[in-house]
Amino acid sequence: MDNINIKKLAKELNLSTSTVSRAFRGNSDINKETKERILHLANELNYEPNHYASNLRERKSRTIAVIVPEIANNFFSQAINGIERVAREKGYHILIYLTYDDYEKEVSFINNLNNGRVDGIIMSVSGEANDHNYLNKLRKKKIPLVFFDRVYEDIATAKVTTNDYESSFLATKHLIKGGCKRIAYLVVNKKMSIGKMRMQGYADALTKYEIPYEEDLVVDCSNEHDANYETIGNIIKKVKPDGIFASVERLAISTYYVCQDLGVKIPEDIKIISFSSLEIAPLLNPSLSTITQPALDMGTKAAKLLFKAIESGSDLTVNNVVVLNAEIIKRRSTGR
Amino acid sequence: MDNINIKKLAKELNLSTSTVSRAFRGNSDINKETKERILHLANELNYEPNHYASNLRERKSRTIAVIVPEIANNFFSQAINGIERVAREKGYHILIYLTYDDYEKEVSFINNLNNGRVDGIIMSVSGEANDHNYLNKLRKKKIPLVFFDRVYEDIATAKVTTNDYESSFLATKHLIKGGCKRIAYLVVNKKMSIGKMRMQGYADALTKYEIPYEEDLVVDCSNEHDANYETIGNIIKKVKPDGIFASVERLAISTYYVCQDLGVKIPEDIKIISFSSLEIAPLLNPSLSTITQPALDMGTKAAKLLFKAIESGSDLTVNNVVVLNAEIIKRRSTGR
DNA sequence: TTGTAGGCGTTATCAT
DNA sequence: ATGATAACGCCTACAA
Repeated sequence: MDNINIKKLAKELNLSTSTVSRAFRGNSDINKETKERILHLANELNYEPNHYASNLRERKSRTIAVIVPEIANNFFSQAINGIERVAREKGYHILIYLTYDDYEKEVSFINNLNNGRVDGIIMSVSGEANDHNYLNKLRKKKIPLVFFDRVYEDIATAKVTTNDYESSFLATKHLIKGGCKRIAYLVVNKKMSIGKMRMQGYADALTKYEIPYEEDLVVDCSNEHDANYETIGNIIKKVKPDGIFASVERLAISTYYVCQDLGVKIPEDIKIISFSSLEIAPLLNPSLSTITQPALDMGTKAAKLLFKAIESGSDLTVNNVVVLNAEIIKRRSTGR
Repeated sequence: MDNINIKKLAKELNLSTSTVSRAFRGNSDINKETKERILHLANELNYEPNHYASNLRERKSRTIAVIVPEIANNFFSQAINGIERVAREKGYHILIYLTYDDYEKEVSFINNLNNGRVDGIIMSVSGEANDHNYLNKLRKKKIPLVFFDRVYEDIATAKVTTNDYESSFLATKHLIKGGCKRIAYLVVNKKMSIGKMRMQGYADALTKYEIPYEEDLVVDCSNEHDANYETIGNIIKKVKPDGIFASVERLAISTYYVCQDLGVKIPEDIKIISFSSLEIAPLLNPSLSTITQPALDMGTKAAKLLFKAIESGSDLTVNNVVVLNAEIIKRRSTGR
């Protein structure tokens, strides 16, 4: 009696496996008493249907995959939280994959997922990619895909984003209105569509308010604090901006450390605003002005879109771009 | 050619399914050329072995479950990061489950996982539990279990924790040495073993330095900021502690907000130290003194223990308690 | 080195 | 209402 299964259960009860199986499915015809007898013994013997056998038989996994660049990150962990709530409600399981912004990893995850392992995928893309053909394979296998926040423009599928262009424009405008004349734009990956959108908002705001765009003020950073610390330190020392727009939370953090160590005063010497999902932005020294995306909602929304597709078996290829609003919250770091 | 499988691949190549199967397994005897032919066509047809079929056949899932109270939390997201690294290296998939500290959810997840869905489980317990018998079922099914950070003492299995008692003692001592005479201890759940351990360290430090233990200074909080804000506000206004020891990060955060709004000065009026995995503790106003657990290492260590058990098929029941050291980092919030 | 065949645990179809 | 049976896709003795 090591591994209990439907057969042993059936034998124990002098029933057929079909009848036992029926006891665990919602709809089927089955006598109430038999059903209770079965469930009772099952509980006693600690029997649970084997998911892999069911999945194989039903060609359905009741599992989704969530692919994100990283998890130790306020934005993504909040988004996953949102996804989880919806998935749990639907009785789905969640597989997590982290790309660390590595294109190869992303490709390999996707390829690995295209054979029935999951019923759908929610992804925030790594962004280093050029060839996105591996994603088209999913379509052939009818596995729905939803992008959130970081998307590939050239792939037609559901997308949940925020109004990156507009909020960047407004954030830049806010700095300008605060008196900034030389605003640095910090970005992790210029080539990423999200980086581009945000940068365009920045650039257009400069134009609109007749501030010259300076190549030197657009700073390509990385994901590592130490390198960023140095890069940003150099910019502040040499290029001397009076405002900083961080397109990503971690760059604002590095900037804070740099300013702290250099004795540069925020907001007196330099003003800072950043895309950020940091819940304690008000507690920083000084409190940080943020463009805050509705991370949890984005996760929820992405999950809902995915399940709509899963449940209807329909395609996600068109008219499925949801754009939520990010909120600009002005605090001390921009002089408020 | 809708769904490609091993049979179709075999037919296409004029081979048997076994030969094709062999091409995908590492060890088996197979002609190099045949193997290449197979892999080539597989790639072309975008074939990936069906995991559920393999799992069913092999009775192995190459998947682990990670059960944590929440994910939008610095400690847990860093720990998961550590787990992920090890798991990925081993080629394992990761299922995520969030309990939100709900015992029922925990029981239901575990029961659901006890039939082959995963090869092992890493969990930080919800803590509301009394009856832990559902966990013993896992042992019967030979599914290894590793606890980390929050554990059930009465379950004999591998555990990865930090020196909670000692660090709490030292943190309390630090407050005392800083001149605090009335130190409040903020806890989310007194009954949790981790809460108990930390509280014992606090209590023993008081005793050692001959400071009376006051019932009123031990404050039971919740997981909701609004409620905590009120609770802590009342304590500060009415009981007037001169030091606060937060056993959990979120309670320190709430305390900061309270102090900010009440105009209570940290560290002049009240000193604060907290268990916390906040990477930007140095940037808070004032910078927060922390007891920092090696979250990532804990995740890594827990995963390594789990895989040791999975790979060896051995039991985890004894002598598997790993205690890592938390670090006490003194900052402005405790006066310096 | 390759092929044959049976079974992993379920469930759906068809009978009874 | 219940039972017999085949099939989901794969892997592994065993045979050739």
